[in-house]
Amino acid sequence: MNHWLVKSEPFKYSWEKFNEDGRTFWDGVRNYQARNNLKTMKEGDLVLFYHSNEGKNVVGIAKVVREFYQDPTTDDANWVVVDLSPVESLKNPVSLEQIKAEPSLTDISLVRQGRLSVMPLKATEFDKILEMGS
DNA sequence: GCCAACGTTGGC
DNA sequence: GCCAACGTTGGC
Repeated sequence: MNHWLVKSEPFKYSWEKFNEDGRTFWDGVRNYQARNNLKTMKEGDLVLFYHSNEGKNVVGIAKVVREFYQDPTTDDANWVVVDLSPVESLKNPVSLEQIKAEPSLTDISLVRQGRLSVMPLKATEFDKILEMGS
């Protein structure tokens, strides 16, 4: 199983809204690297949900409930979405600051490649963030 | 609101 | 196919 982290700006699509919805398709990815990551996601993969801009913290865990398919918001065949459902909220959201301060997490894309909106995480990195958030 | 980082576009 | 110009993202 793979682990991922996705970003969303809270005013656009927040963790709270995601929980109200119970399920969503992850649209709006317009970057090839992020798109390739979406295509690699498998059903059941776990995904950390990060609030960018406002909050700047990892707020919860989601899982992939449907693998990639054509983005319904565009006719452009380049772009795909996956379906995600919330699993649980972190007791204590983990801030970007905490992540940067944690030596074992300084290599993750969230820190190294700030603009990427869908990125893979190693199982150890995923577990570390969960540990920091519990 | 500024600006750095970086991906994309388009002229040559 | 290179690279300058441009646009976007996201931290601060």
